[in-house]
Amino acid sequence: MRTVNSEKAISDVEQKCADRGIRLTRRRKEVLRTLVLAESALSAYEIAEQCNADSNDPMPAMSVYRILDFLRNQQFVHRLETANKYISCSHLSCGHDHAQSQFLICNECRKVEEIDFSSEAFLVMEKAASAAGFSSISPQLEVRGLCDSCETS
Amino acid sequence: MRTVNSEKAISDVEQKCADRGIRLTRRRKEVLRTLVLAESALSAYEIAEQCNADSNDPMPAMSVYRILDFLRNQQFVHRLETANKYISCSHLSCGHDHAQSQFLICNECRKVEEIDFSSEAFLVMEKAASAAGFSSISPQLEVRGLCDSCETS
DNA sequence: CCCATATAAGATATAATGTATCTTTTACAC
DNA sequence: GTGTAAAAGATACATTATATCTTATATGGG
Repeated sequence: MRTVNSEKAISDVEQKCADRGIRLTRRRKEVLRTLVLAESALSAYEIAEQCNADSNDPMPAMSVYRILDFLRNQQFVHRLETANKYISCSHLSCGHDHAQSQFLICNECRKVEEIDFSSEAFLVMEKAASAAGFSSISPQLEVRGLCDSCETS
Repeated sequence: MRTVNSEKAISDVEQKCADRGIRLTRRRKEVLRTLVLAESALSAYEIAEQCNADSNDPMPAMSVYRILDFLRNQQFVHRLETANKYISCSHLSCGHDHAQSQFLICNECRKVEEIDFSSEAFLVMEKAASAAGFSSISPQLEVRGLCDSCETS
């Protein structure tokens, strides 16, 4: 579903890290792979659990947090603030500049879609914010709702 | 700032509860008043702490959670999902039907404004959601940003 | 008024999420 | 190889939240 080609995504990230002069260590790759393969967003502790299921080299939750900090700084992973969960970026393999990230989160099945709002939508929101005394707004937006399949079932 | 007339807000809520055949108990009123008087959104534990500063009848955090459930069901209080905090509704004294609630949250000073997005803005968002396979979206939206005074300073 | 019932509140334990800090290990340059 | 910096390991603890069981209070019907 989410992962058309997970190993390609990983190696593309590896390349980006090389370009940026930073290291995608074994541990960081483990966390990233877990998120890329995940069907849905995972909590830090779920990531640790999954890593521990996949290998016999124990992954402490604290390491997961540190690694998530790293991956988030590089925009390889996003934190869903409304869910306290983490998800891999949809643009690991493309040159997408990633100025913005908007998420649709299904309240029923927890499916997450990373989408691009039209700049029109963003302008409308910025205008409303400005009228309320806010001069700038964050490009990350999380919208909860129901996906089509959960709505109909 | 937030509270033009806090005691009026409380008594208006009291009236609404009477109309709805539910009870605004002393404890519930205590929590509500704390939030109405608060300068910013508070965590459940901060609410308990404030109640305990205001009176010598200890307010356990567990009670705060239960009371928040009640107040949120009645739409007297909202939960800010991106902040894990709670805030009193801006419409305690008016007949506002409260189908929607949008919040602007300053990342610097934590100020929160409850605003009404234009229906235009909402339509634009619904359209984007629909294109991504989401048939309905939640009316609560939280947008983080910087308020004018934090932006300039 | 008194009791029965339902709702609210109290109390305790524990889960889930996240931060701080200090030590040890590893990678890399010289 | 050795020194240095980055990464990982380990431990403690802080914060936010839920579960569950017990006790108290309010309200309506006799």
